Amino acid sequence: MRFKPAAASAGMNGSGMSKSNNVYKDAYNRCLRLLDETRSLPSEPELGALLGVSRTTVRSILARMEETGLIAWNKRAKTVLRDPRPDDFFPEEETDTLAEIIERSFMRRLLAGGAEAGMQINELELAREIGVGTTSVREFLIRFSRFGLIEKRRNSHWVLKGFTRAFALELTEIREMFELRSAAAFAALPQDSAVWGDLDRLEGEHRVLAHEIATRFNEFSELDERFHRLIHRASHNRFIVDFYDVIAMIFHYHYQWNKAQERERNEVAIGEHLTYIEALKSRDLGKVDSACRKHLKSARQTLLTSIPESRPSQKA
Amino acid sequence: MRFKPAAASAGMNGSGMSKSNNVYKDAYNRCLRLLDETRSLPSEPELGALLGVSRTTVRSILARMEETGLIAWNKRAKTVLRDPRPDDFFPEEETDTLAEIIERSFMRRLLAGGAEAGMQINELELAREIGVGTTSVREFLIRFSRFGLIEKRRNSHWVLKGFTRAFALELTEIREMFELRSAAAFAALPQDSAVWGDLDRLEGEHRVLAHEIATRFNEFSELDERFHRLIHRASHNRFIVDFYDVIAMIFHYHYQWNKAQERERNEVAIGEHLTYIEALKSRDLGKVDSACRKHLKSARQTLLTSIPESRPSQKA
DNA sequence: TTAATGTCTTTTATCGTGAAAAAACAGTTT
DNA sequence: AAACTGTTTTTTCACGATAAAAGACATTAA
Repeated sequence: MRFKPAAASAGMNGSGMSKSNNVYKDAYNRCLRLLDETRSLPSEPELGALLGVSRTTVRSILARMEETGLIAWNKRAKTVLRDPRPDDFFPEEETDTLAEIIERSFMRRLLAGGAEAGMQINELELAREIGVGTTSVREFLIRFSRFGLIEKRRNSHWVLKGFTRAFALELTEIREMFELRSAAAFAALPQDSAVWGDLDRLEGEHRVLAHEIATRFNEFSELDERFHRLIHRASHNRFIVDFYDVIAMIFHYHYQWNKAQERERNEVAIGEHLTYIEALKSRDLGKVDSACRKHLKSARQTLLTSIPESRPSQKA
Repeated sequence: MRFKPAAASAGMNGSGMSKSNNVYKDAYNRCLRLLDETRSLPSEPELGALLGVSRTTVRSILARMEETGLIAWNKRAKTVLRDPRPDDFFPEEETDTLAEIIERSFMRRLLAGGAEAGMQINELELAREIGVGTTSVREFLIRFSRFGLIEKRRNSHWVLKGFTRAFALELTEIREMFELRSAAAFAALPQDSAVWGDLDRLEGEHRVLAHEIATRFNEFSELDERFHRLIHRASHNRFIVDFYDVIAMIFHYHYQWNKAQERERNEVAIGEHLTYIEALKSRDLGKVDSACRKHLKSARQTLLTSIPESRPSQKA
């Protein structure tokens, strides 16, 4: 009845650590990559905007870069002294958000089998095993609950609803409703809207990928997400746009999970996308509808075949 | 730019209180009401199931009832000694969940005007003013974010998106999509499904309320919610069912906010519901569709007229 | 006098802690 | 034995505290 039957995992923080400095480390790594391109760095506010962090963090980065001899820093003058070496970078795993760590850990368990619908999810146990505080786990579960895979019992534990066939069907039902509507809205957008340029660019990327599909087929999932998000955005409805987070999340793990015929599946999908894009550009609602329907149908099929049929679920 | 420009409110807990015992107090009050009906109480597990709390809480309740001379308690024998007096009850405000307290406080501010779209929401400030810890506020904001009224900036503050006309339109767009589909699913349910009985009972309640509308018009909102939830449940789709939480939440506060022509509006709505119910019972999809559309249209209208038109919102 | 840097303050993110409540276990009564 | 009561252990909920990160303010350079 427990979510986790055995096994162990290790969080690496020993004593009362309050907050990891992953924002700093991640921004530092990204800043290193910037170093390759220029001989001197811009002003602190500019750098902050570029990296998406505050000036406080920028200054920590600059301070360390000075220490390690990467730059000479005197007020406005930030001269690059040498190219960054591999060991200048912080290790990848130290740049992750706690939320990302928890999500990965949680999903690994959920997909690793033995996670039956109806199981209890224990906050404390999860926290201990991932090696984080209970608060972070609680917050993760609350955020995660909108994906419809878990549910809270009033002042008690969480219950796993399971990544079942029913779930996939409910998800795709909404997806199809939303995307059909968004696609129609997209086709009705005025000619001078910026989306047509975006669409052209995406079409180009699709064509390139189609050409090099043999070696780059695994790059499709990222392109897929960008394409569908562009379409959903045309709905101008926050609930539709936000719902794509659910789909993206499921497909993200689904892609990692189900590698069978990945190349073939992606090749087919690219073809469907191109037809879909042509339909949108034609602004013919009938064509859009049928191209969209066709693609969504095969996407649903792909998702469904990757879900092992479990015994009949007993619903409350 | 701040969410709260002035004013002050008082949380009443002084020192480091860990967790209020509102579960106990609320269950205790409900148990008092039970006392009126019987001469002796059932077993502890049974009582727990009845009140929806654990045996631990049941025993605390029984212990206090014994102390205050309400019952004589010896193992299985729990004899009622006297009727509960008004001062036996815990005060209403002590039975609320922290989440409820925070939500009320937050919504009061949001609707009290001066809450412009784009304002920052400060966790610490909110927590201080409501008189609760920051964790509870954070968790509330995360849960609340699914209503689409606030949005988080990555490791920074929350931003208020505002209860605007655009919000209402986006909300009702989804609502109409979902309810139309649910209503069709409802009408297609087999004759022996339990929902038809539920529908008959709701129809009865509608007729009674229609008759006594002059005095009981304010009881409509609760009936409205039960009716629409019954329909949405027919979709058998968790995302559709869960979305009704968003609608219910908005309408809950909307009813409190907009009292203009409440009686008339509710009277009209009851009429529309009755037509809608007839349509469902006829199982004629055309009729269902048009009755549903008509009702949703007027519901949208009601919501829209209650939102003051603000200056054109500047979107990012 | 604008836009940067240097400094100080506030807020967010996360933890450990402790009381409330649930759940598990053990012992009784029917 | 089945279902209850008594007792103990676990888990959830909520808080204050603290480091990281953001933000505000003061100062200085172009």
